[in-house]
Amino acid sequence: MTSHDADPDADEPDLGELFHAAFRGLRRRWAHELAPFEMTPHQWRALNTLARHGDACAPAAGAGTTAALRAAVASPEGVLRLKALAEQLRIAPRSATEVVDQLEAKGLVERLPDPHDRRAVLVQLTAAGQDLRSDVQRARREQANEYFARLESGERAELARLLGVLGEDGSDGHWPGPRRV
Amino acid sequence: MTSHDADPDADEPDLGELFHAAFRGLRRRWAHELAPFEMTPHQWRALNTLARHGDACAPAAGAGTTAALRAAVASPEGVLRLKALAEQLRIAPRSATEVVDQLEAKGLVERLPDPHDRRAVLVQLTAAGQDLRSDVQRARREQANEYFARLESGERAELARLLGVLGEDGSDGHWPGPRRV
DNA sequence: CCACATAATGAGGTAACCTCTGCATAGTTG
DNA sequence: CAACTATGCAGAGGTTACCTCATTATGTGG
Repeated sequence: MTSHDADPDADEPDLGELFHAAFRGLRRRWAHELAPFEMTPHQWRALNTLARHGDACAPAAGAGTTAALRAAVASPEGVLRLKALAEQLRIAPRSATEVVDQLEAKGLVERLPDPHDRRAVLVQLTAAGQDLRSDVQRARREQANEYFARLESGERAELARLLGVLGEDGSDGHWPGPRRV
Repeated sequence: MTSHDADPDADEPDLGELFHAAFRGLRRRWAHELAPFEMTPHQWRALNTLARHGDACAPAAGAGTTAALRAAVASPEGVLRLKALAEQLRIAPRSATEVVDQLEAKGLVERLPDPHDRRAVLVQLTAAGQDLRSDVQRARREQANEYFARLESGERAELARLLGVLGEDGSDGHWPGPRRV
């Protein structure tokens, strides 16, 4: 910001920076809120996604072959394949294995064999997992410091819209996958 | 937000999730763009901050005691103390040391003793550092895929505002510091 | 001059990712 | 149905970006 507008970044003063700062704040707050429950944000995200998408029975497929489609869609209820979870969380399948390991070690989820495909593993919340999720949600709501509470409802909606635009893959419709640096 | 709806998350369907997705996308894209320059996003952020705040000579102080103020403000030009850099980047001082180490190893910055305080280290961009920064900026602009380009100018401004609100510390004016888990 | 705060850093740790590889199983086709 | 190829998961091991705690050198106020 040398002066008026000669500087080329005058247009985008610091969006990236702001994004970073805000995100870090979010992470930190999450970590703080989740600490009493001995969960990391990562784990919470997985637990939540599991709870949500297990129920919703989202397609999440689109890989290509007819067979793949048929198999992938077959998510009964309250259950997700490891790979599907990875897709939801936007992480590599291997990384999903890790989170599930952690959650399973705590007894929050369990692995079940997929009756339709014996290669696959279905992940399901246990009763303990569901309870914990409720507890965490309640605690957060009571604290009412939802981090996003600083924004008005309308602002939150707008933010969600903008983030949605940014977050969707710019690629060929599927997900480009993790970094290939 | 506990207003009237039955489903508690109906109100905030997934703001955190959206945030996460968008941020990951940003990170990935940055990493991709910076890879040819052999820089990580982290390093780029530091380099940029250094370039920006070195010039602007931002106060960044406010610690409290007169002495601390006097010392902290004394940033001549194009230079930042390690601690000040850490504050700008919102990371722990120790982490700033790390980034500076990396940048120094590449000859992009150099450490100078602070003439006013022999404990302190001033970090300054080298000519190479400034050149690289220009190069990167130019490359990004040419690619014009600034990630945020998906948004209209007005939307970017709004996003910046919202992120600004979220990003500012909710604490006592200073920075609450890294996580104390 | 002494007690105490502060600046940077050495040492060492963790979370959240990743890739590469191996293995069991599934669908496909002659 | 044998052979081949694709897929789903996990083992091994690496990286990045953070962190805390302890240490050392230095400033500051009584």
